Parts: sequence; C-alpha cells; structure tokens
Amino acid sequence: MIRLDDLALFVRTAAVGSFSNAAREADLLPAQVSAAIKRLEGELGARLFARSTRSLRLTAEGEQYLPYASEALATLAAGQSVLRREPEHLNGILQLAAPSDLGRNVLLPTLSAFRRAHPRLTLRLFLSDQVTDVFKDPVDVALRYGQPEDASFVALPLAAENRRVAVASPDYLRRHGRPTTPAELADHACLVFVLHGRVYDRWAFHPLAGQPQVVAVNSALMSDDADVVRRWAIAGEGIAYKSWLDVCDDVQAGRLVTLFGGALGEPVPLNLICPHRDQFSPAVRQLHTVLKQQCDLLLAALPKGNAA
Amino acid sequence: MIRLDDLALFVRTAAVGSFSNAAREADLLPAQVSAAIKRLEGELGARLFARSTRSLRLTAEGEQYLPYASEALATLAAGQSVLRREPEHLNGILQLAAPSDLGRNVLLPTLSAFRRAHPRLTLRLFLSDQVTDVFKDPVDVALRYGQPEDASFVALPLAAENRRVAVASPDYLRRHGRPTTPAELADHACLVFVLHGRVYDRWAFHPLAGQPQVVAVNSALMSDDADVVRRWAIAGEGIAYKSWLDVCDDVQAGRLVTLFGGALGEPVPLNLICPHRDQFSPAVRQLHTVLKQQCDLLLAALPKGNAA
DNA sequence: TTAGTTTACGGCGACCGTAAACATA
DNA sequence: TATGTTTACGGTCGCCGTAAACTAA
Repeated sequence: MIRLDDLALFVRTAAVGSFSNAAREADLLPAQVSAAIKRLEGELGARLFARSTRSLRLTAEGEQYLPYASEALATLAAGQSVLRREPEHLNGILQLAAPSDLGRNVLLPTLSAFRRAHPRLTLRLFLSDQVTDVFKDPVDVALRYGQPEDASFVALPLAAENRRVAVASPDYLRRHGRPTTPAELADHACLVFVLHGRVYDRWAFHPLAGQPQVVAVNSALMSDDADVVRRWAIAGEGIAYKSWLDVCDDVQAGRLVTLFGGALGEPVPLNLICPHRDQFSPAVRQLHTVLKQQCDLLLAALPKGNAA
Repeated sequence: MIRLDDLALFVRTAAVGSFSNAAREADLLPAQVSAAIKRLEGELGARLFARSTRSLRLTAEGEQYLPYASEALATLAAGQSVLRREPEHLNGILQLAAPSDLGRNVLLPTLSAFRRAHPRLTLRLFLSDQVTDVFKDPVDVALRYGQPEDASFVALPLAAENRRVAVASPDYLRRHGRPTTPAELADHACLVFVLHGRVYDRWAFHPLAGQPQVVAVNSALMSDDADVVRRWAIAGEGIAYKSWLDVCDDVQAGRLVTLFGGALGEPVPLNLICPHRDQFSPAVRQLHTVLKQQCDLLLAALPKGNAA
C-alpha cells in the first residue's frame, strides 16, 4: 500500500528538484528520500524520476501522476483543517421530503444515526409520493426519482444506476408459478402504481442479451402509495415493479425475490434536490455524503444477471 | 503521519457499518481494524466513530471527514489508473508564447526538462512582450500577465499571488544610495517599460502597514522589451519595477536586490491561456502542472516584509 | 574534488495475528 | 448466549540513521 509520507516526499522532491533538497527540507537523510521514492515507484509500478547520479527530472509518468498525488494530499489537508475548526455542531431544523417507501426502508435507519450524531439538529421527514408537494411545501431538501426537468435547483445524484426490478414474494410464486419472461406477466396478478390518475402499467425490461421490451400488465391491485404496493407484494398479492432501492432490503431478507434473472427495468436515478440554492447548507452536504454511501452500498447488491 | 490503509478502512467501515464487517471484507481481524481507526483518530485528534460495544455510528466529526478521505482515495486510485494505461507519450507540436524575460528566466529550464521527458514532443517557444501577438499567431498556449479580459478561452492561474517589486543592482545602490521610501524614486534613474506608446512610469506600492501609494518616476531609460529593462537593472543603469517571477532568480543570485523592505508593487497574476478550448490537450494540462509547481516554488521566496 | 544518489547493515520500534476479556442486544 | 469491540502479548518485518561506495559534473 502506498504511504502518504512517500507521496509527500514525491511532491516535494518534484518541487525542489533533488532528493537532497527534499531531505533537508523534511529533516531526513537523502537515503531515506531515495528509499521512499523507490518504495512508491514499486507500489505504482512506474518510474517517477529519471535520475542520473547528479541530476533528477520527472519522467513522463511522474508528470502524469504528480497532479493526482498533489491533489490527494491537499484534500486530506483540507479534511484535517475542517476537523480542527470548532466542530460547529449542526443545529436548527432540516426538513426533508422523500418518496414513501424509500423513506421507510432506506432513509429511516440512516437518518436516525445522522440524528444521533447531531443532537442539536431537528429533522422533519415528510413522506409522500405526490411529486408536486416538493415545491409547494417548505422543505430544505427532497429525494426524488427521475431526472430533474428543471435546472433552477441543485440536484446531487445519490443513486444514478438505480433500476426498477420485478419482484414477488416466495409465497406468491409457489402458488402461481414463477414467470420466466416478461411476456408471461400477462397471466399474473400485477400490482401497479397510480399517480394523479396516470396508471403505470407499462413495464420495461432490458435483458442482459437481446432487445429491451415493454409489456402491458393487467393490474390486480392499484395504489397511489408506493409503499402500499410493496406491502401487497410481500403479502403475496402479486408482482410489483419497484425501484431496487425500495426493495433491496426485502430481497436480501428473503421477503421478496427478483424475477427474470436480473433483467433490469427502466432506470430510476435517485437525486437529492435543493429547491433553492441557498439551502445547500453544511447539514445538507453532510447528509448527502452519508446517504450517498448507503446508496452505493445498496446498489452494489443490485442483481446483474447472476440472480436466479 | 496518516496511513492510507487506515483511511481506506475508515471509509469502508463507514460504508458497511461495523469493524467486523470491514475486517471480513479486507481479510483482517476486527482488532486490526479497531487499531487502525484508533491510530487514525489519534492522528486527526478527533473521534470518528461513536462505539458502543455492539454498535457503531459516525460521529459528527467522522461525517465531516468522510468525504475528504473518500475523495483523496479516489484521487489516488485515478492516478494509478492513469499510470496503468499505456503512457501515451506526448507527441506532435506544442507552440507556446510567453513574455520575453519570463520565457528566458523561468520557462527555459522547466521546458527543457519537460522536453527531455517527452522526446517525441516538439516545442516551439515564441517570446514577445507584444500582447496582441497572442491571438494573431497560431500558438496553442500563451503565458500572460494580468487578468484575462475575455472569457472566450481557458485561463488557468499559474501565479495568482505574483506582484511587482522594485529592484536594482547592488552596484547601482552603492553608487547612488539606496532609496528608503517609494517617494525617493523621483531622485533616481528609473528604467521603464513602454508598450505601444504607453509608458509605464506610474509605480504603485502597497507597504505592509499604511496606505498604498503611486509614484510617478522619471525614466532614465525606456524599452518595449521587458528583458532589456531587466538587463539594464543588472548592469546598474537604474531601478526597475518588475514582476517578481521575472527577477527572483536574479535576486536570489545577488545580481539584484529588492527595495523598500518588501513593499509589494501591483499584483501581476500569471495565467496560462488557451486561445481555443479544443487546444486544452493532455500536453497542455501536464505543462500546466509542471509550471504551476515551479511558480509556487518561486512565489514562496517572494519577500513579505522580512527582506531588508 | 564536490555534491548527489545508492547500497550495506545493525538496532529498534511498530504492526501482525493469536488469544482471551469485556460488554451489550 | 452470541456477536462485536477492546486489550494483552510475543514474534517478526521493515524502517531509521550512520556509514561508506559510487558516479557524473
């Protein structure tokens, strides 16, 4: 593993032009600088300096690597300086809007940890699948699926690779059989989402090999609450077409299983949205960091054709 | 010094939520992860995780530091991936325009090292103090002092903090005495720069304490070539008002000395300019990195009131 | 001969990994 | 009781720093 000391010596050596100068600067011996560079070069598998016994210059590879090393060190220094300043505990009120089941299944655990880390911060979580609420209600940030159609606000991607998947409970599949292709959905009870009168009963699938296809499903049950659809699926009422983030917990716990061997549905990127730029506060930025980590973790488990 | 291994374990632990999980992932023992985090916390002087014996969560400080750690690791990974791909040696022709004496005194040594690192790259260096040349001539990049007035091209700062200084040769000062305040310049032979009929004979100074002042100097000698002015100063012909970058080499070698105890002249930021965006090639980017390093090194020696 | 890079080498500090203690859900 | 964090502890790997060899300017 690369050592930060070696990186720092690399950057300083490139700046001052010799091992000896860098050694003096760091109160070390030239031999140690030499060893450090050799160690770093070994780790990288590339020669950073072209050294003649009395002169030194960057190689092409060294030049290419230098900005990365320099930037990484600067980033860490910035991180330390942030820690040094009084850790101005986040306080005040942070109002957050999110889709219903994403809120219950993904946000809740993370938010409670976030809350514990910032005791003086008041969190208000509004769950709704009514998209229009986002701009009417006085929220600081909103989590929304899909591409933001307006660029007047800040949108940070949380889960750009998120996709829909078809899921059902093991119990339902035992009773009604397991469809092997999307076309067979026509013979199954499907649980569809309806919003503002628009019925989402056209489900798209992109198999790993072959053309994407769109099937029209017959809706056994409908709801305008996405979490209700999920609960129906768990209860064995039929097959649902859900965002992976919303159901990965259920899938990993065995309450639901994915269908069609990892044939992914349509992309549903998740974004963190600030309706107004001046609400892009430190609290929001830190919340974004934490949520991004969790989303990355959940997306890593997204089936990719290796599922049954 | 912080260890990268510890940083990586910190990021992974934050992602997976426990030391034990992170240890399994990295094929380590929980005790080692625990020790790594403790070591990192010691280096940072802050507690990153709040640990109860059976649970773990990020502290407020940990949350603040996490994005920096994560970004630094990503930067280094990117650097390694750049090294892995065939180090596509820079080739072709790179045409570079620069002010005359900056070219001779600052660029020449760096460029020859750059040239040696990229044998297949042909460098063409055009030196001129006629600013208009920049856009007429077919150059890929230009180094120019001052704020770019047009935003139609890329301008990367190389030396934003660069300032003018008043300099003279020790020989001149021995013969004519050393002025102690800018006002005394009226009694000295001053070497002024003239460009397109405009005479630069108003010299501004910002003392460390007190108001900035502008003095009108009488010009003993004039030239439209900045390097000629510098050579006159070295020859003891009088006092010049030069960009620090242009004369720092002479100052450090003792050929010139700065006046007024580090009272800095007007800012003259140095920028690297690409007249057209599509000329922002890898060669240009790497050249920028190398020049930036050298400029930083030279600016570090800029007098700040501690000079005589 | 000078100044800088590299190798050789003994001593010691720090990490590794096994193991056991401790504390909570 | 089971799981996860922490401490204890000896062996060993690798760095530190002194020293000397080597090489180009």
